[in-house]
Amino acid sequence: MPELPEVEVVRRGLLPHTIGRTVQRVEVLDARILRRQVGGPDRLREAVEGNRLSDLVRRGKFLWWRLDESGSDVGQALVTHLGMSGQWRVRQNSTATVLPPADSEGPAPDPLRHRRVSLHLDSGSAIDLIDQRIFGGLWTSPLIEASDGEIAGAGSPDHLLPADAAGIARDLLDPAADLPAIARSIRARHSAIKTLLLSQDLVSGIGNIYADEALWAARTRFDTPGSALTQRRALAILRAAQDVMGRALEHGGTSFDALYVNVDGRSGYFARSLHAYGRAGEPCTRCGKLIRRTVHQGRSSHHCPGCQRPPTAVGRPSATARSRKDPQ
DNA sequence: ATAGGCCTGAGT
DNA sequence: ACTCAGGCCTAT
Repeated sequence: MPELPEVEVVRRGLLPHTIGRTVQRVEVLDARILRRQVGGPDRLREAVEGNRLSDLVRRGKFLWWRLDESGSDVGQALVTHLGMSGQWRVRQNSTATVLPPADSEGPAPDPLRHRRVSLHLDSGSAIDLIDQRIFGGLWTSPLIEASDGEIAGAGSPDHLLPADAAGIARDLLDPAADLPAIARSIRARHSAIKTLLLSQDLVSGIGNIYADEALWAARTRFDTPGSALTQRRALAILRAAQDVMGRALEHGGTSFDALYVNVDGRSGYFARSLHAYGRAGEPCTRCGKLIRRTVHQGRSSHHCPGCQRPPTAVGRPSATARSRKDPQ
């Protein structure tokens, strides 16, 4: 699943192939990928075809190109999100047809069979948005000013960002992120810390995998209420998330192919470096107790019962504790 | 604050 | 045939 580090790898991969290029044609293979496009495929084509891509910016898991539009007063962004299974691929020669191998062996999976939309560039290359589950998307959004007046995100020349990304908080690799302020906003809420780490309006870029990893690293259990955290501990969790995503980004280079922007989250870094996510039943690398999988808010959650302490009974009691007498 | 919907392929 | 994977948006 592409989270902040994987999306940043995609941004860096797309950068040299797209910046300064003009989009000659938008090829829509499955209009569902344009779900968030106001006006549908026609409006997207109208807004994009013939215009130049000037910058590629990321905030959290949102990516957008700035569109250089001649004769338009309102700046537009071409926004994309990878959802769960989205990949952007670069095809160096878009006129070359990719044929499935004519093997007598079983049918090799055609990587392009989930191609949903392609941008054909004046370089002769095309970039393909491939997305099996179509949780991702591509759409245009008007540029507005960032409320804090800081640089909008990674790769941004200024403080302008798409209206659709205005509600997205800064991520932990953003120099303008104010960690103590984020920690305070976490402590002001009673929800479980994992829920808060996944709340894009508090801090962006963290998904299920890095939330579990950050909480493991900070020895904190997923169901600890934000309000039960000290400022010091909340900050430690944020630093842990920052650290694990920073290291993942460094390792992201290994699974990156120069020709293809490859977002295969389950190969490379993940298999070797995860301590909690996907390791249910395996020994904790820190204390040896078996990693436990539970379901939290409809998502799988992984923690070590040995070294990730359960919430201590301070502040507001849990709902279950409130509804019964404590047997102690 | 929380639940449902969007999606499809792999696994049981 | 059913379950699971889950980011983000909308509705309750």
